[in-house]
Amino acid sequence: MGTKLKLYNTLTREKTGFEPIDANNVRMYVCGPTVYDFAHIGNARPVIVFDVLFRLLRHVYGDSHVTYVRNITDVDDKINARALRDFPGLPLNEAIRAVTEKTETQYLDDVKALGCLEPSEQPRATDNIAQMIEIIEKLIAKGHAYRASGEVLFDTKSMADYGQLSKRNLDEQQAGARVAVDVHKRSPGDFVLWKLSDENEPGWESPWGRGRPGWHIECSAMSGRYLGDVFDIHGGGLDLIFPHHENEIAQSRCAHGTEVMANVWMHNGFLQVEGRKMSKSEGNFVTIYDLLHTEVFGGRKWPGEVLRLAMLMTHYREPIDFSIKRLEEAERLLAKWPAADAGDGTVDETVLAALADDLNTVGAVQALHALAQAANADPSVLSRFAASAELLGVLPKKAQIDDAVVLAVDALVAMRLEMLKARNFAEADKIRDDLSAKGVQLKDGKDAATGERVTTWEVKR
RNA sequence: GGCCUCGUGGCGGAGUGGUGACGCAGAGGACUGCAAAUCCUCGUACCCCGGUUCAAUUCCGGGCGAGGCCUCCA
Repeated sequence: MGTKLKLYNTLTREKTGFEPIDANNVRMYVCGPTVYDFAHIGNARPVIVFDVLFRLLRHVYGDSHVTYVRNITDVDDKINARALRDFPGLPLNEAIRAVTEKTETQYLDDVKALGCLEPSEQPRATDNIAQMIEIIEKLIAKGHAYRASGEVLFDTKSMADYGQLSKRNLDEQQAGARVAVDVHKRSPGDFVLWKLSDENEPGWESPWGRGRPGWHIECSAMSGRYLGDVFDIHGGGLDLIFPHHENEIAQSRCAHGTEVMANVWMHNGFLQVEGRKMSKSEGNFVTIYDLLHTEVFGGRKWPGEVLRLAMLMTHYREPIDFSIKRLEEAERLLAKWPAADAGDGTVDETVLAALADDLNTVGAVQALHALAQAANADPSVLSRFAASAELLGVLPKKAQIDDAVVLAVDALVAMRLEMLKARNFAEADKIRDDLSAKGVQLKDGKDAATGERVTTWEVKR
């Protein structure tokens, strides 16, 4: 375990050496999707970024010594709205289930296509209501939460150092902002832990009546259940710093009486599309599904590997401009890289060092490209390339070809070489063109020693 | 209004107070019967305006532009 990771921590605004609480069980939590609609390409960024981190942690600490939890939030007022809109004929609960199941299945398909490993756990909010209620009860008992107007609210004033993550002082913050006129709140920054539901809303029985959880409590409940009161890494998008993560911290720390919730907080930067903010009104709102399966972006479909590599060509904390040009470059790179099986090669030091430095995927991709060139010239480098590419999850997979097809192509190649010897160029070129049309690319080279023409081939990707 | 990011050649991106990282694209060449692949060669870029300095892309100040947060948006 010679590799030393350095990670940028939003909590301290510094890049520091990573020390796991327990090297035998490194624990990471990443905020997953609220399943009410297709995931867009911006949603894909944290999924890919933290997948690379997951792979890196597994590499450093061992596959069985890392626990990665990514939740699925399946209770939310947006889901309710969507259920009523899309399934007006169904009873509410069935309509909600229809929305969440459909969206979750789609999300899992999308994420798989992007080459992401499955997290260790993918808990659903609705399976953790009891844990949420338990935390809320603790908060009330410890004087950090109060009931008002049918809601249970977190009392931000009860926490002396509220606002550490976002470096926000709520008193000053609210001055110029549009103040939510919630007279039942003791302070404007107080947030809902539990709210009562009417018969048109999903609800669970609780000590405070039939209701549903507030936005932040599900992550406190699920991270606590699967990773403990204090764990190593918590990740998500930049926009979650406030209020979501700030409030998670408040809930978890006050309920458990701990100094921190997670030691390292990591946040990925935002994404733009063709230089513009992605939004439905701009008409540049693009989902992962659209990119993979439709021709709305650049007039063609894009393979998941291309989307993934395009994403890793920029450091995770920098803003990224998602563009056609960028995807084309990623695709060209990938096409030049040799296909291989992961195997058990050694990961390249340069690639590993780059990743260990706060997930410098840019440097890693550059090193990988150099390695790919080297592997193309010298097959003995291939296993090192393969292992390194697999660490980033960008290893081109070997096409599965029947032995019979291989023999047939080899025979055609041999036939072509005979024709070339006879200077029968028309026939030889026809073979080349026919194979090309079938997706087989011939490559002529020269044997260094004899000067003889040597032809290799590969399946075009 | 408050707070905060980012701005390097066509594109992606390093980096530095004073010798033009690198990759992709592009151009030229070698090779080839022709292609493809491969190899070689080729780039005087640092948003603008001031200031500090012998010297600024790099430091300071002010602009401009893009973007984020300020209660549910990754």
